[in-house]
Amino acid sequence: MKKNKSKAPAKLSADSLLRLGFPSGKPLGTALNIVHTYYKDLPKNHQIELLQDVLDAPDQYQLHSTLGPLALAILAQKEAAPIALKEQQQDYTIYGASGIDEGAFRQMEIAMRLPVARAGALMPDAHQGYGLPIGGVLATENAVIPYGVGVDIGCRMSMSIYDINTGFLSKNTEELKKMLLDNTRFGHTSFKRPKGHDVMDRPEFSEIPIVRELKDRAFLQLGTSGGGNHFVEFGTVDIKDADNEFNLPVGSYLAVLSHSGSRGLGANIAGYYTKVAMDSCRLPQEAKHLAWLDLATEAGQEYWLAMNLAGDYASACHHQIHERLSEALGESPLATIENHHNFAWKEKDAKGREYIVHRKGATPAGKGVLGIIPGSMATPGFLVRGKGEAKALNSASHGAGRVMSRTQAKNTLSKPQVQKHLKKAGIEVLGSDLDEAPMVYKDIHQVMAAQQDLVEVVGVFNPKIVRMNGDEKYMEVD
DNA sequence: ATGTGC
Repeated sequence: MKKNKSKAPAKLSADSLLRLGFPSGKPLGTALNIVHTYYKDLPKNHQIELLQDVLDAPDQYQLHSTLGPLALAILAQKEAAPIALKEQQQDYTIYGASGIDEGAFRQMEIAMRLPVARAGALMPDAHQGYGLPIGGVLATENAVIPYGVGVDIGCRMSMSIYDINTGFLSKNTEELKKMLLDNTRFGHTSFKRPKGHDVMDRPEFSEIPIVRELKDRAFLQLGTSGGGNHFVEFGTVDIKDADNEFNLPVGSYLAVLSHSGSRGLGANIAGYYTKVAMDSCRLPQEAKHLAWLDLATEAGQEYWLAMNLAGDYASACHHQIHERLSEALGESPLATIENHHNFAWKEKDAKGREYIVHRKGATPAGKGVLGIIPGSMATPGFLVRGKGEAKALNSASHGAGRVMSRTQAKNTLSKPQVQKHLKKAGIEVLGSDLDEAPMVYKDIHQVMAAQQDLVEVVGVFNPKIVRMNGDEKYMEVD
């Protein structure tokens, strides 16, 4: 007999319905009630189909014996006048349009019809997200959109450049692999004894109720990397620009590159304030995930503080990752570069007007601002300097962008195929899975070509030993 | 992205 830890079969959850686009509030509660009362023995996917049918045509279910109340709740919410989107969409600038999917354009067009929207841009790695597309930049006035920032608040890149010859990498591969295994933590694992950090003393951890509840786990997750597309890797960086900010001679250096965010802390802050926003800012169905918080309200100010805390926490995690590796290498870095790409900033335009600039998967690229744009585990990443292009709202892409969904990757790629590819490219990979294989990403060179007006290249990073979430042997090449 | 799930 099949063993199952939980006694009852998994119930259909509110969250899975929200993910399907089910309206929050009364319709959601009614739907769950009905399913758990009348349809609890149906398979989950049938339950979902049933609810989806009502959602698609509520008027046809008004008199239905069991689904009627749901139909009425949906219709009532539709009539409860939401904040209207503007008829006329504001213009926004697109970089690398040929590589961007239709869903991202659709989402951006909706965002540009929000009454609080003032300007926007789509970066060349853009793809469909939740609310605002990934690779979307949106400037609003006095309003912050939790899903315009994204779930992984303050997610960022960090690079340390060392005075170590690149030959060290190939000579000490096994030692460096062990160094990554010992000094980084992915997925649900964390350090037995987390290193303390000043960020844990911040008053927000005691003053904001939701944040207070998240403090203990945040401490346990300090210095960890999470899952998905997060990584820590050793590689080489070729400094191309002789006139660089670090006074580094042109040449190749060993470097550590990390990508991760604010872990459970940011994810829970994002989830909580999105709900608050959706309750207070009712928008039409197609825009509801773009619900905003007025910065003049208590909730808006609270989110702003919590978001900034999550950003600083993500930064602290990167610092600890790099500290541990520096210690293991026995070297202090010659230079460090860091930038976040899921965040909202208060910025001024040329006329001095202040806006809230949301970058959801977009790198700040104001004039002279340094940033890191990674490719994939087997392709170059770029150390860049912003050109301050106003039409791009001082932004650039945050990576290559996906061409293949995670599901599609798992269905179409094979492990031997990816391993062969990695072996040929000379990349060692610990952990990871098919959904992060190099071929799920757009060609980073095309993406960089599409944003020549936004950034200039200071250095090129080539990954060599990569660690991601997952069974550490999974993608390891013999 | 996230110990995802009123």
